[in-house]
Amino acid sequence: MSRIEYKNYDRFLLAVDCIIFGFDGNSLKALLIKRGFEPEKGKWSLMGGFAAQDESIDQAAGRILLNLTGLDQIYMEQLHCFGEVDRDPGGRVISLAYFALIKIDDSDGEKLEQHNAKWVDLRKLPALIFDHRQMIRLAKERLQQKVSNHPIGFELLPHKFTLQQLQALYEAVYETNFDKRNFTRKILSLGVLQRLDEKEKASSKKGAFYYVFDKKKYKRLESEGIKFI
Amino acid sequence: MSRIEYKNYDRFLLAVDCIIFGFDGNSLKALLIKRGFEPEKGKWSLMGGFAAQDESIDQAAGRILLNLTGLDQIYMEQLHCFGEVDRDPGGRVISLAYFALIKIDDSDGEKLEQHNAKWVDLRKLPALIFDHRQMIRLAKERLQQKVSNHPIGFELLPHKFTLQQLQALYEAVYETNFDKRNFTRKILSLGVLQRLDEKEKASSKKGAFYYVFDKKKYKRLESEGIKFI
DNA sequence: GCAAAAGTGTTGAGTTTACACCCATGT
DNA sequence: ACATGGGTGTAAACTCAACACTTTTGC
Repeated sequence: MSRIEYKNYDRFLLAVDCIIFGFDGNSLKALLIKRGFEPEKGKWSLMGGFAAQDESIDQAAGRILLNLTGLDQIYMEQLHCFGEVDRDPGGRVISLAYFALIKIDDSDGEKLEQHNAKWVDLRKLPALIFDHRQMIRLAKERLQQKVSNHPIGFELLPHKFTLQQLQALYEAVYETNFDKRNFTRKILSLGVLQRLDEKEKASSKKGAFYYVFDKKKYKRLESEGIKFI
Repeated sequence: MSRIEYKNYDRFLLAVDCIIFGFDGNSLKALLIKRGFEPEKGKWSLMGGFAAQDESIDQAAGRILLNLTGLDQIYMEQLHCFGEVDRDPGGRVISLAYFALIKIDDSDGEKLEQHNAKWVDLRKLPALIFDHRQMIRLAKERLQQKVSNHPIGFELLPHKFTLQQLQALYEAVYETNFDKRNFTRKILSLGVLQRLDEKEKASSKKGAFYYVFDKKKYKRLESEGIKFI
C-alpha cells in the first residue's frame, strides 16, 4: 500500500478549463478571458488553471470558477478530457473541460475585469487558443442534451422569470423557435413552475407574470430525467 | 512557446481504465481481471494501465484494450475522469474511464487468460477495487442513453443475428421486456437491418432469419442520432 | 383609441402501446 | 400429430404540431 508502487510511469500536467455559460435574455453566451500568460498570451481563451495534488479534480474546477466569477455552489459538470499529444504548445498538458451554468448578473464584475473576461455570444466566437473552440462546441451539444431532459435551464435564469424569458432561453439553446402556446402548455404541465402574483412590466404594458421554480417537484423530476422539450 | 512555461505545477499519474461490455445472448457482461500487481493485487478490477507521454489518451485507451483482448478498431468512448484525492491507495492517480463494446467471441482467449480476465454478469458483480464499481455503474447508464439513440447495440452482436437476439440485447441493456411485435416493427421501420436468406436453426424448428446491418443507412442515421427505442 | 406584448384551445397527424393467433418444421 | 419458437395486424390512447384571436394597459 505504499506510495512507491507506480513510480516508473509518466506524469502529466493536468489543466482544468471551464466553459461557463450564461444567458442575457436574448442569446446564450460563454465567458471568455484574454489569456494572461505565455504561450498564446493575449489571445482569447477559456478560463483555466492547473490541478494541484491536494484537491480533487472537481474541487479544482470549483476553485477555478470561483476565482473568475466569485461564485460558489453553482451547476457544474465534467464534460470531457482532452488529451491529444500536441494540444498545448507549452507542454504535454491534459485538459479536463468542465461546463458551468451561471446567472450572468450574479457574477463579480471586478473579478471579471481583473481577468479581462467577457461574455461572448456563442454564435460569434472569436478565434480561441488550442482546442478551446472544440470544447465549447462539445459543451453546447451537451447543454442541449441536458436541457432536454433535466431542468437545468433554470440555472441560467434569474430567480424569478417570465415564461417568455424561459422560452427565449430554450430557443437560444436549440437555435430554433417554439410555438408560444405549445411551449407554455408543456412547461406548465410539468408542474415545476409556480406563478407569482407579481408581474414584469418593463417589456409590455399588460405585464407578464413572474414564475419561480418549485424545488421540491423539480428534485423529484430531476432524478428520473423527465422529458422537458 | 517553450516547454518551460508550466514547470511549477503538480504532475499526475494518469491511469486509463476500460469498462468492456459484451453480450452473450442472455445477459450483459463486463470484462474484469484479477489485478496482477500491488496495491490490491489479486482483487477484481477493470483492465487498466498508465498513459504515456508520447501517446494521446485515446491511443492509450486503445492500447490497453488491445493488450487485453487482441482487438483493434472497436467502439470505444471516453466515459468520465475520476479524480478524487484518495481514490487509489497506491498514489495520487487520476483515472480516465473509457467504455468499449465488443463481441465476446471475437476476443483472444489466450490473452484473456494471461490477464486472468473473466466475463461477469453485470447484475452479479463481485467486489471491485477503488472506484471501479462506480465506473461500471456510470458506464451502464451511458450505454442505456447511448443505445436509445445510436445504433451501437450492434457492436455487441455477431455480424449476423436474429431479431430475437437483438431484442434480448435491448432487454438486457434496459433490464426490461419489450413486446415482440412492437419491437420488431420499430426496429425494421428504421431500415438499417437487412434480412438474409439464411436462417438460424439451432434454437427453433422453424428457424429465424438472420439479419445484418446496413452500414450505409446506419451511418446516415447515426449522425443525427435517431431514436431507436 | 391604439399599439404592443400577454395569454389562451382545438383539431388532425403521427406515434406508442396493448394484445393473440397462425405458421413452419423437427421430432 | 404435436411441441416449439417464429412471425405477423389492429384498435385505442396518447402525444405532438399547427394554427389566430382576445385581453390588458400605458401612452
